[in-house]
Parts: sequence; structure tokens; C-alpha cells
Amino acid sequence: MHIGIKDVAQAAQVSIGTVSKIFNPDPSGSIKISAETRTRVLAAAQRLNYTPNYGAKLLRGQSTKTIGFTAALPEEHICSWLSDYSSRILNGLGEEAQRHGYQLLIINGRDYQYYMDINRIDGLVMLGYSLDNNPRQAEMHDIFRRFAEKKYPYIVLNNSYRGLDLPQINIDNVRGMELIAEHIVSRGYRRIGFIGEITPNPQRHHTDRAESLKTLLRQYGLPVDESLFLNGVIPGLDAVPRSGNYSHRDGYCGLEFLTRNRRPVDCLVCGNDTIALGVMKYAHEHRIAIPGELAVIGFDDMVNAEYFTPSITTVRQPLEDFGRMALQYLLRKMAEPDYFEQKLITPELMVRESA
Amino acid sequence: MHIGIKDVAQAAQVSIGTVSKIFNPDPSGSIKISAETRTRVLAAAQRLNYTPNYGAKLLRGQSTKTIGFTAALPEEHICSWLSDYSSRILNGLGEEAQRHGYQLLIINGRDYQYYMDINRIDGLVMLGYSLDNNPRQAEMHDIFRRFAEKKYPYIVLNNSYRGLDLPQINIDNVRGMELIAEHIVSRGYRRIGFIGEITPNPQRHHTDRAESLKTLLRQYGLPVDESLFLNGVIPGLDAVPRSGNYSHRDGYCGLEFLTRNRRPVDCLVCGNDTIALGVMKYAHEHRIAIPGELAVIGFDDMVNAEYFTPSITTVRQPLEDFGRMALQYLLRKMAEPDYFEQKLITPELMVRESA
DNA sequence: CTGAAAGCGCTTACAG
DNA sequence: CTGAAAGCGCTTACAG
Repeated sequence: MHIGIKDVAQAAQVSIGTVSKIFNPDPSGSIKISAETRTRVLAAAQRLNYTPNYGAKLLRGQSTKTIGFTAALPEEHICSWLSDYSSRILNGLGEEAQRHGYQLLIINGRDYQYYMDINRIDGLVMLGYSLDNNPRQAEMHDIFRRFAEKKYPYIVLNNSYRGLDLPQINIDNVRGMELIAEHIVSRGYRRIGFIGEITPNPQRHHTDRAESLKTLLRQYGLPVDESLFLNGVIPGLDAVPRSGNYSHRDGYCGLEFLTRNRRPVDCLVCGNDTIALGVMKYAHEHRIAIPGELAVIGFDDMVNAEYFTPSITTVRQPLEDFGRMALQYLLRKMAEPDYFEQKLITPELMVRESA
Repeated sequence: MHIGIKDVAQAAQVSIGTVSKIFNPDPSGSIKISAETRTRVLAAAQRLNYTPNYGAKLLRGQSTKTIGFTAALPEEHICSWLSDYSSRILNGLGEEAQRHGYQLLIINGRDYQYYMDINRIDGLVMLGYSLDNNPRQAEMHDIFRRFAEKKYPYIVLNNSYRGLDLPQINIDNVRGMELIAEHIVSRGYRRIGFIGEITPNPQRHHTDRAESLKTLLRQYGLPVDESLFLNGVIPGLDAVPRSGNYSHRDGYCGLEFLTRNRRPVDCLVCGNDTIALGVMKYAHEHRIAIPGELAVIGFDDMVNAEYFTPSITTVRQPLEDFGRMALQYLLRKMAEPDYFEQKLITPELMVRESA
């Protein structure tokens, strides 16, 4: 049914080995095929519309030309949830992959754990949630240990696992917070708050950002009121469940909490732009003027950040570049199995209307 | 190097055929394996960490358990560009795929044309741009003709190709425009405009929506001023290049054009929400109050549509459902090669602040 | 420069 | 209930 190498060989009156050699020019150039044979075979292949069978190539141990992508969510999620954040990464990754003849497999569930074992993917990009304090942490450690042993090409984006040295690309959160702190100083805000994730197990980067911000504010001689930093468990404030648009709700509930408890704030720094959106929603509903009464600063520079009203002042992550660099890392790792790298990416402050 | 079926067979002291039978329980149930053998083999497989080789399975003609997804952009684009629009579809598609043991391959470039031929994917979801008036139209027709001949499982989302009857799922644009027209009547807007794509080759759905709207307004006895309908080539207005955030620019340039040419409008219906965002940007910059001076209506209900200021009144497309239905169609088509379906999905009006 | 043949890791009639 | 063997479509030493 499928036109195979045999059909081409027969049509061109050569052996299947010859057809194979023509379709797989060896890099060393030691295998030679006469020009006539080559054109005859190529013509036959063209006429028969021959395309090599993917499975057979894989079985022979060839590259799948496929890169896996997974969000590696904690256990209660089974899907790779794509947001505009992951889209930006995927667009960069996809563009670079295309340039090198690779395609992207979006892996849902936990199958990513063994797809390199069975040759289904050549490499893996992991975008994951922090597993600090998470029951699955031990399991993740085992996975990473195995990946390292087998020298698999994989890379972790914007994440880190306590106690493990992983190949990764991360945004420089400290530098991001420096940019924010400088902006705060230049605008003269005094009472600074932070809203990350209002849940017992916030993602690592929110915690990192909150801590950096405190340190920097102190360095700049600004007062730090811990009661204005909402991340993790907050006494008197119910945890926001991690389902649906929870980031928006973190922001909304966070500002509501500060307002109701009469804790005045000049400027709210948010763990990401979606949280900022929730803050702005509450402010809009309660006629709190931004930035007049309250300045809001986000993180990420999400799609459309400049189209909100007010447009969001935020720290831009070059996520498309993350995708491109991830692919380049994987390619290099495939060529040099002992290669290892951890990159820290410098972010940029996008000053807009909200602060 | 790779633990194969042979290793398991040896460890469990059985033949490889037996191992295979245990791992591939036949649906008819006619092949029986004793309980002891089964547990012994399973234990051995577990101990050795056996996972069947993907390539070998494929070679045996088995399903790849992979669904392709492509944006099938016109020739100047080579990548599947993922936006929040495609993310919504992919999330529904991915969730349903996961439930049925499938993964998603994001196909960049034109390789989607032959991936079903080589068994790299079992089915294909195509999200594409209208190719009316496009040089590649003939080529696309050939592709679809071949797909139909081979009874391949594929489906086209929110698109149509003139002169071809394709398996597809489309939003009911006429119904969407009816909802909008009814809303316009109830709010009493009189001077109605439309902004789609300001380019010689606008996508089909913008044209469809513009035409439906005109027809409906006339039915409702409202005046229709053609000079307020901006879609396609507009005399006196330069085409907006199709690169980057062009939709935003269509909206921005569109309202700018109407304003400068003193063509007053009550209500602007936009071909999608991103265009509405561009309109709102211009209005914000020029202190045109929305909805006070100008009502704005979008289409799609994009991610965060309710978080813009004002929140966007729009027609919601259940894109996650499009993804789920697409997968269900493909599954059915795989089981029944002669199955064919075209679905029209009923949209919903989301009344918010902008109109 | 070209061909014959082994073998990649599986599944599946077929035989027992 | 279990096994021996053919074969899926390729690539790759090896021989000529």
C-alpha cells in the first residue's frame, strides 16, 4: 500500500541499498554514486511520490527530528496548559526548530518521562512549576537523576529544583527587581507592597522576587512593611485555589485584603502581569486611580500588556529568545553529550502608564 | 542498550511473542494468557523498566498516537504562529487528546502535507488562513483532493476554501452577527461601522461578518453607510502590512481614518477582539469615551477580554470546544473512513462595558 | 560505483 | 495457553 524503497529500487532498476544511499548522503562523502544512477533513482522516487517510512527510520535508531515540550505541572494537573506565556516560548522554539528541521511535540501528562527512552523525541524542553514543598519532589529528583545519567538532551526553563543542578535558562529575577526598585526610587513611592501567589505552595520565582525586592528596598533605605508582602500563607486571608484564572484572583483578592484591612500602599509590585490585571480590576471597580493613587508594576510583559488601560509597566522577559536558546542548547547537547549550561537572562524594564 | 522485548522474555523465561501478547491485549479477547505467566512477565518488565520501542511499533503499522496541528499560513509565513486564539484551541484539543492517549505535534512549515503519508501522525487539525485570491490556492486544492482520496482523518477549523467541501468546524458567523445586530438595536446605536482587515486580501471570516452585518442592519431598518465599513482595499487609506501585531494596527488605523475624514460613528463592530483593542487604543489616546461616545464590539472573546478597560463586549467562540470536537471527529474518522461532517457552532454574546 | 544480506524491535498468523 | 518464524521498511558494514 505504502510506496517503499523497494518500489523505487524496482522502478529505477537498482538495489534498495543504492536508493537508501542516495537518500542518505553520508557526511564523510566516502560513498559515491554515479550521476546517472542518482538522477534515475531520484526521478523514479519523484514519479512514485516516495517518502521514507518514519517508523522504519526510527527503528534503525535515527533521529526523530522531534523536540518534546511539557509544562510538567504538579500532580493535580494532567495537561500541558498553554497560556500566552507558553505561546511566546513556543513561537521562538518553533521558529528555531523549523530552521533546523525539527518539529514540536506538546506532551500532556507524565509521558515526557520516558519519551526519550523510546526514541519518540530527541530532546525535551520543560516548563514547570516549582515543586518545593510538593509531594512529587522526590519523584522529580529521580527523573532528573536518570536524565543526567543517560546524558539526555533536556532543558528546564524558568524554574529550579532545590538541591539539583539542572541545565536551565532562567530570567535574572534579582536584576529584574533591581530595575523595579530603581524605578520605585525615581518615582518616589514609599509604601511598597508585593502580591505573588496566595497559596501555601507559591511558585519559586514569586518567592525569589519578593525576597529580592525586600533586600533591595532596604539597600535603598526605603521602609519595608512585611504586612504588605502577600505571598504564600497570609494570616486572615483565605488561600486562593489553584484552578482557572487563579493569578487574576490572587491580584484581586490581594488588593481587596489590603484595602479592607486599611493597609495603605503607594505601589504594588506583582509577581506577574496577570496578577497585576487582577489588581487593576479591583482598583477599577473601587475607583482607585492607577497610577494616581496606586502604582502597579507587573512582571513578564505579557501579550497585550501595552493595550490595557492603563498600559502595564512591567519587566520584560524575552520569552521568544528563551525558546530559541533552548533549542540551540539541545542541539549542542546532542552533538556533545557532556555539554552543560545554565543561563541567566537579563530582563528589561518597560515603563508604561501604570507606574 | 535499549531494554527490548527480548530482555523481558529472557528474564521471564517466555517467548517474545508471549510478552507482546501481554502488552497488546487483543480486543476480541480470543488470545488467553495464564495469570501466572502474566504476572511473571509484568514483574520482569517492571524490574527492567521496559518500554516498547516506538519506532518498531510504527513500523508494524501501528498508530503513532499523534495528532498534527498546523496553522497552514500563506506562503510568506513558514511557522505555525501560536496566539492566545490557537492556545485556546490547543488546550481543548490537548485535553481531549490526553484522555484518548494521543499527543499533539505542532507542525511548522509545509511538512503537514505528507506526515500522514509517512505515518508520522494519525490525523491533522488545520487552522488556516483564507486562501481566496491567494497564489497558493490551487496547491491547497490539490492537497485537499489527495487527503480526500486517501480518506485521511483531518479537519479544518474556522475556515473554508471556495469550491471545496471540506470536513470542518466553523463558528456560525451569521448567528454571531445577529446577536450583535440585536444588541445594537437594543442600545439604539444608529451609525454603525465595521473594521476588519485593511489589506487587499482580508481573511474570509472578516468579509463574511461584514456582509452579514450589512444585511442584518438593513433587515432591522437601520441605515447602512458603506463608507463606515473598512475591510479590504479602502480608497484613501494605505493597506496595513500583514506582519507583527497587524490586527491591532487595523483597528487603530481604521478609527484614525474615520476620525480624520470626519465620518462620525456610534458603534464600531470589529472583526476580532484584537482589532477592537487597536480601536480602543486610538480612542484612549484621543480621549474618545467608550462606550459614551463610541461603542465597540469585538469577536472571539479573547483571553483577558474582560480585563481590558472597558471590558470588551464580544461574541464568544467556544474555542476549547472546537479543539475537543476536532479530536472527536478525527477519532470517528479513523474508525469509519467514510465518515464526513461539517459543523456550525453557535456563538454567544458576552455583554460587558464597551457596548 | 553497486548489490546481497543481516538486523533494528516489534506483531501476528500459524502450529502445537 | 505458548512458541517459532515471517516480515514491517529501512540502513549499514561487507564483498565485489
